[in-house]
Amino acid sequence: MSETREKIISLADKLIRVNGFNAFSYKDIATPLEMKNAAVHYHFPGKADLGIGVINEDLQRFTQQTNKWQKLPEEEQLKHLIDVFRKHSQAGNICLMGSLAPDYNTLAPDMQRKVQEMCRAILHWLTNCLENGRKNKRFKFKGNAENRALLIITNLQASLLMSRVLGNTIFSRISEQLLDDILI
Amino acid sequence: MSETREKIISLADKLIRVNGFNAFSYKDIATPLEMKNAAVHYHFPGKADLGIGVINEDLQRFTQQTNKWQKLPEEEQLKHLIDVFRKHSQAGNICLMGSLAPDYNTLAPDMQRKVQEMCRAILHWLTNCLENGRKNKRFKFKGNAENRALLIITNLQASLLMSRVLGNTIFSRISEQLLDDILI
DNA sequence: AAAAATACTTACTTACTGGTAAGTAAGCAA
DNA sequence: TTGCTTACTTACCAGTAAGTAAGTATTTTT
Repeated sequence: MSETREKIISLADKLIRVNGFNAFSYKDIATPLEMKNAAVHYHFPGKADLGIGVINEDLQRFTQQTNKWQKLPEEEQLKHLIDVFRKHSQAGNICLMGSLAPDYNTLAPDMQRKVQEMCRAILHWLTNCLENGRKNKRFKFKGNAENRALLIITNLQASLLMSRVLGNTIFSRISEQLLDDILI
Repeated sequence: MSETREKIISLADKLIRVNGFNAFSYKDIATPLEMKNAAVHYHFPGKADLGIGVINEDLQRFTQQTNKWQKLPEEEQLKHLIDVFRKHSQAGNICLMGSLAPDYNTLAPDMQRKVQEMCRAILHWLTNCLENGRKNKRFKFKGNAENRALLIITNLQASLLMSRVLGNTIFSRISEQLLDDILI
């Protein structure tokens, strides 16, 4: 992939997390990268193409990371996931889901599908992690793993939102209580 | 308060929850209410004034509702709170916090303060509800009530976001598991 | 009856949005 | 060396954003 393309995606990713998808413009990409508006359109004809590019990159990174953790005990895997969110919290970012879901109704259909795909991928991984962790006596929780994954992922997503408003002590309080609930 | 003002606030509230604060314009308010752009500016000079108006109304409604529940057993109070979110989920809305927090960085400082105020009010009420509920042997949970309130409120907020993307069976799964965790 | 406040409309400005058409310099391939 | 592609720039488009100044009709107050 071209270097310019990567720079655009990386900046767009940041802008989506900091200001939201509908709150940045092609100018916000072009000016800092010292190119013209139209150059961004050359790489990503429509804004949805750019959005999809960002999600694809994120999804790929997620897959790479979870693959790296594959052989670790499940509680370590979960802690790694929480660390990804913690880093975003410290950078003042929110997660892609937390940023794109509120704007969901304003997104182009193919970008909506990508958001769905990302959402399902994370949920699927966490469900497996919880299921295996319980089997291996590393986690304890009530109910089925999929529902538990929903609870945890919503905690993490919204903790970034709340951190932005009330300061990022919120994040550590939520993530610690969350681990305390589930670890044996 | 003037009738027009109320209509504007009510429509703005809906638009914030459906499309987000930065995704609606004065035209989206004026046209359905059969008035001109400038008439909305007459009642709310800047967009932040409108946003603050919406939050104030919401905050007032929240206080009225929780006052009405005051004498109920705590598990009933919590169920009522969840019902408020459920109704929004069914209407395809997200909550004000879920909508405004992603856009937080783009909001005017006085509107940011209002968002904070709303956030604290809800958190404060839920913390008290949980604390009393545990004292009265109606709830059981680990850790302090404030952290538990954070977990529950983030579950509810983000469940509306996830419902929008994956369909609103998500909401009931989350709210049921949540109650099952905490009820004795 | 005059003055003033209320609730608008008309008509506009400034600034920016995503997007496009046409042109170009540099590199590569036959 | 000709033809084609890549990666842009220049110059522009129509549309929309928030916001405002000035005027008007209606009601309320003095």
